[in-house]
Amino acid sequence: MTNRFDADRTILALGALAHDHRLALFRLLVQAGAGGMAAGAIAEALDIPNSSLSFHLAHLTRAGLIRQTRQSRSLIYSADYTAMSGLVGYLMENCCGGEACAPNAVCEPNTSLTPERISG
Amino acid sequence: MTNRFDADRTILALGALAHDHRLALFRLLVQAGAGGMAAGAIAEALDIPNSSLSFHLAHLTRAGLIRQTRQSRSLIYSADYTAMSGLVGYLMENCCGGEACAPNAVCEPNTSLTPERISG
DNA sequence: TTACTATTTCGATAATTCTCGAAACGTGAG
DNA sequence: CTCACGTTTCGAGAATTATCGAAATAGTAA
Repeated sequence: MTNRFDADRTILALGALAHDHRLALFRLLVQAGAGGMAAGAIAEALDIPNSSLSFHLAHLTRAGLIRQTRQSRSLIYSADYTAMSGLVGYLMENCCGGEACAPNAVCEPNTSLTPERISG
Repeated sequence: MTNRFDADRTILALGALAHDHRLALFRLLVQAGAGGMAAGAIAEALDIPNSSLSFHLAHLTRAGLIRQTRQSRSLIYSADYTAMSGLVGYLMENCCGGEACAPNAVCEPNTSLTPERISG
């Protein structure tokens, strides 16, 4: 998934966030920081059946808002801050007819543990 | 419609924008500026049947993203920039676990013709 | 291999959303 | 009042999305 946001990608991302379970899920992962959370832990935290949660995780992943990594038997999901920033950036950009009306939205996790991003 | 964004209002707004006709419609109204556009002109510009357009206009209005005023026989729709700003603000606010990570999103129309807002 | 665990996929149902022609409504002109 | 115009509402069908138990899959440990 690239970092570029066009209209289609924006619609996908907006649609992914426009659902109470998924908005809560995304916010939970944002709070969880770069370490992410295992699917099971998310299901427990949000009190959603595993199969339903899996559906929503796939939806957010398809939209490029979260990422999946494996850690032993667990699948760890974490928020993609760059995507969040890109979405907000697209909305802002188009909000004011193509002219930026506020500084670029920069959204970094406030956790210091960001192995991939620090090294990259 | 107030200017406060909570989770429900955010989901409503995200859902309203997460559709190609409605995103195009909202962007068109943003470009149109404070003067807005008549429903018929919008239908023609976007090539959408009147009845379909009316459905989407109602959807965006319900979400508080656009406003309606009457001008003779025509109904004029215009973008609510404050709502757009509020939506982005809510997303940003929660983006970094409750701590603002970028200046508040302020989004004002770049048209100078804003009678209601200037006087208010 | 066998057992165990974490998660996803399947499948069927329920609910919601989208579309658009036809009819109704509100407004203004003659 | 009567007519024309711009827009909305109605209604019905098509398409999409949400839900969740049960079964299947992938990974790990013994």
